[in-house]
Amino acid sequence: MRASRFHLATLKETPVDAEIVSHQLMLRAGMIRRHAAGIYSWLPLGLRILRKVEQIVREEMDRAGALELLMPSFQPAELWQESGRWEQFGPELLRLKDRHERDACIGPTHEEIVTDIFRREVNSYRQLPVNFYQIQTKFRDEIRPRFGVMRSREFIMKDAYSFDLNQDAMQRSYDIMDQAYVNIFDRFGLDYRAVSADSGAIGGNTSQEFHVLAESGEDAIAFSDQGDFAANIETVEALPPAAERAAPAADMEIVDTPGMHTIDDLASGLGISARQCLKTLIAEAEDGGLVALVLRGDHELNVLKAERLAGVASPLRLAQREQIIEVLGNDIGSIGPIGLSIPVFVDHSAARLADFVCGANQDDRHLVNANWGRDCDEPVSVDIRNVLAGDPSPDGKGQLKILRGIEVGHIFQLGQKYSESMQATVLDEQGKAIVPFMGCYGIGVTRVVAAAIEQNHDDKGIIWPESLAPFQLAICPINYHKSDVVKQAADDFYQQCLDRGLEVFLDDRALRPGVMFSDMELIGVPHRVVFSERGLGAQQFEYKGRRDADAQELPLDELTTFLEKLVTSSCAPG
RNA sequence: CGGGGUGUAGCGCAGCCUGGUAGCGCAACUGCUUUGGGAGCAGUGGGUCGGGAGUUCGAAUCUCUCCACCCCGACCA
Repeated sequence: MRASRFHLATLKETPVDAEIVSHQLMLRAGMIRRHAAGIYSWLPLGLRILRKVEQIVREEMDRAGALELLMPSFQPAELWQESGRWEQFGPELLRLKDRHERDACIGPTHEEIVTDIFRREVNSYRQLPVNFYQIQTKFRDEIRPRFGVMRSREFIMKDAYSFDLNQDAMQRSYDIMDQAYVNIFDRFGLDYRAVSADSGAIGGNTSQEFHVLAESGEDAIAFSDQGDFAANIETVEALPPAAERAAPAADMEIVDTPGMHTIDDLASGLGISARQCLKTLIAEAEDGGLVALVLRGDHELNVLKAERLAGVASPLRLAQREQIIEVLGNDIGSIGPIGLSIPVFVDHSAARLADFVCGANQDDRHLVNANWGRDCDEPVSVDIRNVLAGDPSPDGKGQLKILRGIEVGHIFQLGQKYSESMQATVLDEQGKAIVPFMGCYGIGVTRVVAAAIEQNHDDKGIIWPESLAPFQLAICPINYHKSDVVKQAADDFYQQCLDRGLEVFLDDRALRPGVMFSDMELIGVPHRVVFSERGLGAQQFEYKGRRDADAQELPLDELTTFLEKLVTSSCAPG
């Protein structure tokens, strides 16, 4: 590609409403442009990368035996009514009516459509297993789209759906997809982790997420420093502390704590550690009343765990301040478990504390040297906190480490949820109708692009992994329009690259070198060759890798060897 | 949806308080010079000041209203 014929739309200034690096760089590099909240066009440069991601996904899905098809975005309401999701799905499902006033939606996912296809097309156990997939546009009317294409309303997803005769066979299909995902993410050249996960609203049991590791990731993932354990932090069990609770050592006292409403206030005000304080959160109960959730001061509530407790409203809602004052008689900031008249659940770690500090259930007062058993009943000890780095791994092997990740893939076992509600069946060997077991496997294709940037960039711009780069090589001739030798050398080499099938970008714009260099660095081209009169005069060309600190001068007669090495390395799988 | 904020040229902003000729930088276009890290000079084009209503002789500026977008919270690839 010649720069003069490519729409290179780089920006010098960083758009002000782009919050995260990937969004800023995608706009600056001219990959995407926004039309409305969470709605983007992919410009030619961005599309090249998107296609790279799609192609890797497609090749590995095909290799795993999945069959590509294409399903509609516009979906009739009938199918969603059959599965029950027309009612269940919230406003995230974009509903609309056509000119005949028929209800429909723009598909946020395709379980209904694929199940409809399956029940029409597949009748016999002989046709199983089967796995249909597509790479297609989804629409989810997110409450708050943000971070560019990381959380957009319209996005491209690869979604695959497997159908099997029984649970074991479903497990086999799932394992095949698991391996396919490993292959895909390996080929992307990104640092990622597969972690076990909550199966969320779609339902089913076993579920795994694939996270691209990045500081800016919205999810925390915990993994063992010794074993294989890795999971989304929201699912990780916090083991009770090994040590028994110490015996009470001092008498309980009430102290005045004016203005100390947070654990930090309290710890610094009393000169103690947050670990010695109790944090008491008040949530709504299932019956409309309140429940108390008690944690150690330095711990964080895990919402998923809390809403699974008997009596706690699910989804979890923290109580309104007015209701707390009405029921408990005092304000948030001085609540404690001792003397509370509502059900109290205490996290294991908090339940092991002795001589702790907690709210006195009187405004601006706290209790010190309080003790379970002596000053109130023995606690109901449960696991309701997020694990922390250094906690023991639930599999007993080593300690947990915590990293941040961007969820780009998710594989589920759905079981018979959709096949049953939509009455999809196949006949088995006995001629009996069997409800098949389904699996569902997603990759956020557009999100992969953003995640790759989030993980691979520097202050100059994007650093694409070889497998995702829009161009492998940039040729920057200096004085292309003035110097015949430079033009000759650049054109010849460009043609050689094309002949060898390399994706090459020739910057034939009449620009000063600094502008060319910064553009090529911004858009993240992995390799750069410079031709100049000075260099050519010395029988040299210049090479610089995107990650290299300095360029190197190489003899001109090695140019062909250099090209061959580049072709080999960039065409190698992975 | 709740809370906070912003809408002025393609992008980034000033002007608004205190009503009176719509401005700056970058980008774009033309010409000349320059050519190894985002050049210089000269010139040019580009605006329903988010929309509507109101107050006023007069509104980017004051009032009301609607809309859009951004940021913080509950959802997800």
